[in-house]
Amino acid sequence: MSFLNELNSKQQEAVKTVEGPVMVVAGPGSGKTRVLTYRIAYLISIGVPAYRILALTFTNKAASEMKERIHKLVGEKSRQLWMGTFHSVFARILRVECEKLEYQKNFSIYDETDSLSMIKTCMESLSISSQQYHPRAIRSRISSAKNQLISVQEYADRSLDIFEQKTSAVYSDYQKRLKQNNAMDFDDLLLKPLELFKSDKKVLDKYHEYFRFILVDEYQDTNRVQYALINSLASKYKNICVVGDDAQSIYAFRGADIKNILDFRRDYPEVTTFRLEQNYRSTTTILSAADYLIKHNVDQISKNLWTDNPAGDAITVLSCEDDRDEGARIVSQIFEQSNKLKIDLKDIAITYRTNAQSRSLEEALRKNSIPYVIVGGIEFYQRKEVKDTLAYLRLLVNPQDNEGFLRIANYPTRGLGDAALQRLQSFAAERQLSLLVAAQHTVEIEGLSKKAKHGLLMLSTLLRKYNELKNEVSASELSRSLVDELGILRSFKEEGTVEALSRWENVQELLSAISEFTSEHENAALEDFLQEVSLVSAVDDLDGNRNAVTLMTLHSAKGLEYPVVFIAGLEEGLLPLYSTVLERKELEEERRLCYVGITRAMQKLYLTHARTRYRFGDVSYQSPSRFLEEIPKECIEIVESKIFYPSRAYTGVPKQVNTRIKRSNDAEYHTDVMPDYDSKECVVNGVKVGMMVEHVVFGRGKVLSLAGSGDSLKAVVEFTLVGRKNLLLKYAKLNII
DNA sequence: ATTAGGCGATTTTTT
DNA sequence: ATCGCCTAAT
Repeated sequence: MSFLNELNSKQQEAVKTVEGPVMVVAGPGSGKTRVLTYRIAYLISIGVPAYRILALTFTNKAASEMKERIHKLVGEKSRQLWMGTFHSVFARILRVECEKLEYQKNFSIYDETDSLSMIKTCMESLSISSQQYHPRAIRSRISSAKNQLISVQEYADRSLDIFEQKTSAVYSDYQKRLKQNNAMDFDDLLLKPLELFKSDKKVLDKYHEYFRFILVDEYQDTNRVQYALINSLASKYKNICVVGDDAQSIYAFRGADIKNILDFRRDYPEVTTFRLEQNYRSTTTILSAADYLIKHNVDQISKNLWTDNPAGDAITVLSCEDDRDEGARIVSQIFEQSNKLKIDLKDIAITYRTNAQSRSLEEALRKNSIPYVIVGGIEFYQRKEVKDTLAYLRLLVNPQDNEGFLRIANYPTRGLGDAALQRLQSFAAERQLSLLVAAQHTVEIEGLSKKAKHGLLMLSTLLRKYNELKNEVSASELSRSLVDELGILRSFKEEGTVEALSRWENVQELLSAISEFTSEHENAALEDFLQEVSLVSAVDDLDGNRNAVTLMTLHSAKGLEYPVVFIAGLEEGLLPLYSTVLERKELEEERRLCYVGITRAMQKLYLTHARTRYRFGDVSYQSPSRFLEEIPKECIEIVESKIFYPSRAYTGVPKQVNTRIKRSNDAEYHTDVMPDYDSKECVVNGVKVGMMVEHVVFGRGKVLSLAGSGDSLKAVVEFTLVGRKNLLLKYAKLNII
């Protein structure tokens, strides 16, 4: 077991303590993944069969990387490991056991969109106005109830106000319909196995023997259901190892519960706890900034993080005028990093709080021809054309999938509108039929128009045909011929627009993904593919080999590291994000999110904030985040920006003058001027009536009117402090704010 | 009754 | 970018 020498003594202990419950509290960059990896390799090398080990990770990517590393350490034996995300592992188990739950093994998995659309269906059938009650709000209540193990009955009993009563009714109908559709949502993938383990001791016992050793990564982000699940699996042999960092818990909004860490100690009093506090990732400067920041949280397990790494560069704070300036200056820093410091683009990540922020950053990168990859955002499998195509396949695999049926019934259009589908649904409901089967009885349905009847007939013939074809040809042939017959690709081609072209590409890509899947997995059925795709996350297909800058949300960045990291938009309201009221707990989660971002950086960290930014279609004034104040001044260097550029419509790169101010006692100034700077031009053209501007001498004011043109363009400005002034724009330096 | 097309609102984070 | 809601055309 020579590989153990690659670990420090604490890590070694954590690896070698294989019996009994173990908790590893590990700071960022302390080799948490390493410990998990080596622990599994160690177990295998002392003779534990790989199939007796269950390792749960947060993303599929983390799982496959870990698997690869274990394979390098112990070879082929690692193949049979049970490793993956909670959802994918238990979906796999459910495929085997679901008949005990009165589900069929071709069940569909509903993602959030599918689930929301079913909530709407439920609300409609219960005559609950979706104007009055937001389907999303109801969905989120139901999901959080499920994650807290509150049953339909319990929820009904304890619902107090009218909203909860409505939710309760929807909850009940929703669960009923899921079952009818032979479908499960994400929550069910965990809840159902738990139900099964509770009700069927035999099954539980089988899995007790299966999973003699259980390991859980990112334990701080598990919710109650996940807790209960691993608890029930580990209850017999108690060989359970959880690894996590309370300071990196960022999923409370999804039901993750830090209490799980505390309860772990209560449920396993004999637990051995290891603390990994040495950081191997970041410079001293970055680590201490992170540490100071997180110490502002009340809720935390105190840790003493330290590192042998050098101090490194100061953290650079870019104070920007607006979001475009922010993008432009991030780009210029990327140039500096990649040209002067020879950093690869793939070693640079730009992170942000909300997906919406990526737009202005992408623009800046594109304008400067910097290649980038974006994690998440509008995900491939969320695209309408992809979901529609998948819905057909889903329906072929699971004929009871009414949600899938409704999705494709009129795609492409067959003259089946709301009314016709309503008729079909009530016909089906009366006879307890699935929509697909009901559609075979077209002629018996009353009140359908000729057009609708025709359309329904076409649809059911088509589905019947492919249902038979399914058993004869491979999954990839089937989908190709289906797409072909539907004319999906053809119609996009004909449309000829840029959007249609991208849709065309997406459907093509989906088809290749299916082909690839079938060639990689022998005898792969369509349902295997569908299960796989419904559980992939954005981070999973992050390809680290392409030489491109990575853009992603702070949430997606968890578990990753990059030599150079930017965190954009450190502004009040954005990071921390204000949702409604910012309670202490919510604020602390935002702070942890910022902490996660900071600790992704190995060598160089940039924090940016803008004074104004486009938000919800309007310009909003932003003040710097409190988190910037919470980082010690010694760690940071602030680079102010003085930019002059005319208007949002201006498409060039903003011209700028940077003034570097070292934030210390002996301030050190140096300016660097960007080339071909032409302030007059910019200022004159940009000013418009109604704008707020700033004058070097007169301060802030509002533009009341403009007169003249070219060099003699004059403006009347009402200044807050000195009143009305008439200015010749050629000479007056006005900053637009 | 159905569809296409336009307009406005909406986006916190995600397995 | 997508969805819901509206209107006009068929």
